[in-house]
Amino acid sequence: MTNTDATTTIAVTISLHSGLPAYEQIKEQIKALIMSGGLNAGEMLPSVRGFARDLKVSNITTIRAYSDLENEGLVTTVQGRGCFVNALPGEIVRKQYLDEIAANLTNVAVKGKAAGLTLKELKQKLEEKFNECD
Amino acid sequence: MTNTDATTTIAVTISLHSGLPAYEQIKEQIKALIMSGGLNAGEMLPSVRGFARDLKVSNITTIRAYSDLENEGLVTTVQGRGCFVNALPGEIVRKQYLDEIAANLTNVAVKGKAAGLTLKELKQKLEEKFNECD
DNA sequence: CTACTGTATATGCTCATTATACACAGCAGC
DNA sequence: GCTGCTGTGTATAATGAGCATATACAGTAG
Repeated sequence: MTNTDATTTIAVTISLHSGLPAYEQIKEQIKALIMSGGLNAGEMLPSVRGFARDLKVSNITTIRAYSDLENEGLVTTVQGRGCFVNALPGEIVRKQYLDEIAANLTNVAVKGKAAGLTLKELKQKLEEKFNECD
Repeated sequence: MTNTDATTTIAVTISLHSGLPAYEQIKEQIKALIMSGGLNAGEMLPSVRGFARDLKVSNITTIRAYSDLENEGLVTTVQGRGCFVNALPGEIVRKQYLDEIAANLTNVAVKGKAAGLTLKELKQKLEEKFNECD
């Protein structure tokens, strides 16, 4: 028995012209899949070739994404076999999310104040967004 | 009497290695000055040359910043005279801030949910940030 | 051997940034 | 009014980093 006894089918969509580099979009969506449980520890990611073909980008772009994810400690790639999700990837992503949330909220506080918004109004806007997203 | 009967002294600091392009940092800080009242309608911005010398960047970098600000409707530059703040620049910047806040809060909501945070916890974090910044 | 996996090299494109030379505005002095 | 100096913004060509590509190379497993 190998590491993968189930076919990993993941849905990723990248939109060029979105400002963000393609490899960043791929990384973001893989992280989201990890957090949502759509991608679990030990599972194999799509092959760099097949994934690149599906997304209509070059191999290098998917390689870049996987390479970054490996540097962040989320996956491990081994030549000839594939790229596999590490144990407890959710912990790492969660920490990244918390940092990002803190940075966003700082910006919201600073610019909200500059725009003359009250804390109550900001909280209200946050609640709306929170209820909007499924 | 000309457009400028007072010397405009503005404090701007750019940090290279911050990830953001120098011209973006200049734009951001000028907008912040407009919102804080440190830069009022009719006032003249520093000359592209002097500003570039002070910030230790090239003229082109300040030109790029001023050019962007002009495209956003915040300033008007006239050859041989200088770059001047338009009327009601605060309205435009405020709208930009509101859009940015909305985008940030959407991201906070999505990633906060994914990280298992409750609305209450997010509001609490927002309140902390709000009270921290002067 | 064959068919799958990841990897390395050389290339082009875009964008941020630079140095240098150019063009217009305004004021001083003849 | 003209001349010239010094302030202002402007245009051109060149450099460097980062994103993306195609193509050829290398390991794994049946």
